[in-house]
Amino acid sequence: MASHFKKPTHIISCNICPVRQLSMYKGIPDGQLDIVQQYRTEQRIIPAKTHLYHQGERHNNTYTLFSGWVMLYKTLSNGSRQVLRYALPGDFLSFQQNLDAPMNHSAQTLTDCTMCVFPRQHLIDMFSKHPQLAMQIAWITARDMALGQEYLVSVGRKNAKERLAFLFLEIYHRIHLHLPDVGNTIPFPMTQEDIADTIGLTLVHVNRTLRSLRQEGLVKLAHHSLTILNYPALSELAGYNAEMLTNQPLL
Amino acid sequence: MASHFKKPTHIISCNICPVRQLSMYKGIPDGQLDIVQQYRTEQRIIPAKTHLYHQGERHNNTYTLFSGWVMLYKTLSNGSRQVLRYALPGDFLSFQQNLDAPMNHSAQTLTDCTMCVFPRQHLIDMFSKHPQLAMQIAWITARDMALGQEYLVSVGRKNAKERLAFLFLEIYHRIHLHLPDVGNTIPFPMTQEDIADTIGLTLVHVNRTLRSLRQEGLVKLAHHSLTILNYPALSELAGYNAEMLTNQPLL
DNA sequence: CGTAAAGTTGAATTCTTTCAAACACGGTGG
DNA sequence: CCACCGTGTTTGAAAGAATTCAACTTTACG
Repeated sequence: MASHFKKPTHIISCNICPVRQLSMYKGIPDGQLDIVQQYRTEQRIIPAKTHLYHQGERHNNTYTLFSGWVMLYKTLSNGSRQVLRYALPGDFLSFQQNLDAPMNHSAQTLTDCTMCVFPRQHLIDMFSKHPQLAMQIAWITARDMALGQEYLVSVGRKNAKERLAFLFLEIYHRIHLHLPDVGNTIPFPMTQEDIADTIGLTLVHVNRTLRSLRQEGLVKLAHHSLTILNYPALSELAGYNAEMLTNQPLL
Repeated sequence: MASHFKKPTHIISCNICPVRQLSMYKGIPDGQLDIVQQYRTEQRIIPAKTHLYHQGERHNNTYTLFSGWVMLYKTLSNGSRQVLRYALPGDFLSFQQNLDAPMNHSAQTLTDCTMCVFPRQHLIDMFSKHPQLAMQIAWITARDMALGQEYLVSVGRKNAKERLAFLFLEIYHRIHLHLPDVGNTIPFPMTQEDIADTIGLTLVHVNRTLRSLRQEGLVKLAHHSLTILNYPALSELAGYNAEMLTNQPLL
């Protein structure tokens, strides 16, 4: 269970952890942030390849990711897997319709992660005492839903190259929201099998499609590091519009 | 632009329109319901095959569907279409992360519909004055997201027969939440092309797959009416668990 | 009754998967 | 330090699933 990610470049660092930078709290007045801090129980460091929770299990915590990558996925009855999304720093995890029901998906860290843990009960208290925070959750959920819909479009109506291009750009843009200065090379901790389970293809076909994108000079993906070599061409391929997921609105 | 649905059996009726039965308001104390009623502007009847809004347009209204079917979909740059979900009575439409941004999808009625219209501005006023309603929106959004994730799993990791079985059961179950007594035959206003754009296949392949399910005696679909003939077999095929989308939780 | 939309079918093609086998790389232990 | 092992990547060949193209039939509706 050792980490595959010792090198710091593979971890999106957020050591300072200014709560204000996390999307969940963007736009919240300072007074309310203090409120949130009161309910926070602990900040936890979790090694790579660790499950936070499993589909079908009841789970009492809610998380805000400070640093690292988390993969959210569902398992089918036939054993196959579908990745729902990758959580990046600032993302809020494990909120679902019925907080007491078993989790409808699993969450596994891809890299070492630091996360802030909120017990569900605290979350519920917090919402009842400070209902304005509920609107924030509604927005976060709406944003996550919009992202999921983009994935659905991709898997439902695009071919292999287009899906791969879309995934790359989607991740690329989300990383740039947090680290505007990373440039064209970003960490990319997923395996080709993870990618396959994200875009609805097989591992083998992802590999071949990747080769094709590489040969055309669009991207370079090796050693868990992705370089965007021809952004315009990739963007054209993916049918991707960057404004898809900007940030929080104002009430 | 005439309605394809004159026959009442094709419309899920909800003539009484008891606001309390709609999922958005389930579990809300009576006092709060009166609040909601204050902000409601009008109840509107909209004919079949009409767009409520188009992707890319700014739109100032929010809707609660009282009766009828609405199809929500996205259009790709290459002209193809991906259906995101079908809205049924009680569903809440056109809420998105940034209420002022252009709509990220389109909505078109499949049947004649009655809907309650809330201007966005009223919605915002309502949330700031009665923030407990925001939590309700968060739950609705989380539920819609969970449904979208099931679609993603279906399109990403199931074959044609499984996807079709899933779609049928998903609709079947949601209809039964509103009309527990409809039995095994339900209205099904979508064309085969709509179905294809929902489950990520072509019209032709949907037709062949449908024939195969029919020949195996699992379903009958004709004249926009769907009959589930072998529920256990379909359920097994779809890998479907009925609890997926039950109703609202309690705070 | 005529027309447009929706449904049906066959044949050929393309895309994707499956199966199988190598290869590369990092980490571990001798 | 090197051999070994497991995980992840790469490639080929054959099979399978889904699409495309094209034509035809049926249904809905004015």
